[in-house]
Amino acid sequence: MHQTRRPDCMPRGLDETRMATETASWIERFEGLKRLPEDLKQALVAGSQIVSVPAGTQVFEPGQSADALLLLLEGTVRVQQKSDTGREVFLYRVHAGESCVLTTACMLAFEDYSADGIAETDVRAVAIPRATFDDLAGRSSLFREFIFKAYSRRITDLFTLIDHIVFQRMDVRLAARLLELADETNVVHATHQALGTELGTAREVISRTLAEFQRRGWVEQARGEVRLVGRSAIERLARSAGER
Amino acid sequence: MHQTRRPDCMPRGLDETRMATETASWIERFEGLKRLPEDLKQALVAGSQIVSVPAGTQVFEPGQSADALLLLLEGTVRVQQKSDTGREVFLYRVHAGESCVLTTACMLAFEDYSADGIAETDVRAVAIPRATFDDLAGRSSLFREFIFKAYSRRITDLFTLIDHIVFQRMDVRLAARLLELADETNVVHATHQALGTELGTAREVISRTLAEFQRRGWVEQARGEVRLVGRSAIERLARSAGER
DNA sequence: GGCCCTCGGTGACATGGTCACCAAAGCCGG
DNA sequence: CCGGCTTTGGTGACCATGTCACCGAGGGCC
Repeated sequence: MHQTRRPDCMPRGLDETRMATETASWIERFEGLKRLPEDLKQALVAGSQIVSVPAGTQVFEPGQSADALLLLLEGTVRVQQKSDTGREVFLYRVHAGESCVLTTACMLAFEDYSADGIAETDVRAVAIPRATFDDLAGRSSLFREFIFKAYSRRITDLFTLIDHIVFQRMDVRLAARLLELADETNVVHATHQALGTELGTAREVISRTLAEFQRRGWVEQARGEVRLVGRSAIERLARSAGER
Repeated sequence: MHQTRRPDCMPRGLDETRMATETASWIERFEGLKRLPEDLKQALVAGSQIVSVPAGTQVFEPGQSADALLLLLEGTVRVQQKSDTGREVFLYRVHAGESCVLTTACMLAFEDYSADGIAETDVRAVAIPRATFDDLAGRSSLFREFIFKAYSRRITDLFTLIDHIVFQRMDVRLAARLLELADETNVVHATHQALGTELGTAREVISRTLAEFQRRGWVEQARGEVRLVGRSAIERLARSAGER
């Protein structure tokens, strides 16, 4: 992957105990890996690297065989697919504490990944190379469970994404997305175009819908940002999934 | 799973060589398993069962933790998801020679599968129970590769499904589906309602679109079936993906 | 100030989804 | 065979969404 480099946090020369305590710390941040036996934890830490990626970097892309599994420590990665038609479909977002696990399919299958991932913020992540991944997968049932659990969650997400695309009204989906994207001061920093891309719709639709929200006094708008005023009303709409 | 029973084809009392030759035969039908070493093939065969399922059976369903991986020998299984809204989304179809691999995520993750599978025809399949699956996954890198390759293909399919739903015109999608479903005499046996469900749209839309196809002389219709007359025109439309 | 690019607004139109309702074709019991 | 029921498909009205063309405001930059 881009920007891989020797991890700063694992200099040579430290004694074994120290190293384990120091570098194993990130393992504790992944629920499914905590319970690994000590020797496997050390194998995992020794066989992987911590990488830093600046915002905007293409973390992986189609046509490039994935060669490492990323576990995100900080930041977010947006995963989308370039359509045959040139347009882009937003698929999901990987947050800190999660893994770009769908790449593993391609990693072990030696097949190309058909989606691409972009660092939305500066990202710190653990990169587990193919060899280490395969080694751990062979040695530990717990590790396999960790991987498959991550898969399971992603696939379930994809299913509900499809469900929403097919059956959910745009205003409901937009309301939900606004709530997800709002910062602690209830402001969403995104252009109508960006919101449209995330929801797989056109900018005009976002504009119209937001105008309607504004008319109802739910939001206020400024160039490049949306301020949620009537948050409870928006939540009510977002929760009204399936009532049509 | 429903209908699991002792495989008829593996009676006790045969000598080892005979048994291996006899029962290992199905393994050869799965490209990725052919190259397994002999001992693992035998472990796989010994640890799994051949099951038969009549058409219409619900093979797996949400709320039921999957406990076996199915490799299809004959027949097809339709995988769909019950929407929150009660409606159903067709996700994909598993054919002979493929696996219901997405259930494995839930099998190893001990999580519920959110989609359900229905046997469209009578189905014969190999059921690999969780224990055998985990054993093989731990012992063989090749087996893991087989699993992840299957994953990779399914996930890629899901991605293109999303892509089509979002960006593809209904008439193009319908044309493509008709070609997929047509038998050797160019007849599709399906009601408008069934076609609508597969494509995630309403019966009325299918009716209108087929009426238009008929007006152009591309198809003829009878109750419950569509006969493709101008196959080449339909193919041209189906291939026109992305030209809008 | 003048240029240019991004962001957003708007009207007209095409496509697709929903609803209500109808008619024709098979099915089945009597 | 009749009559009623169910399944299948047809249709018009209407709403939601996507597309296209075009415009104007804001803001950066020379």
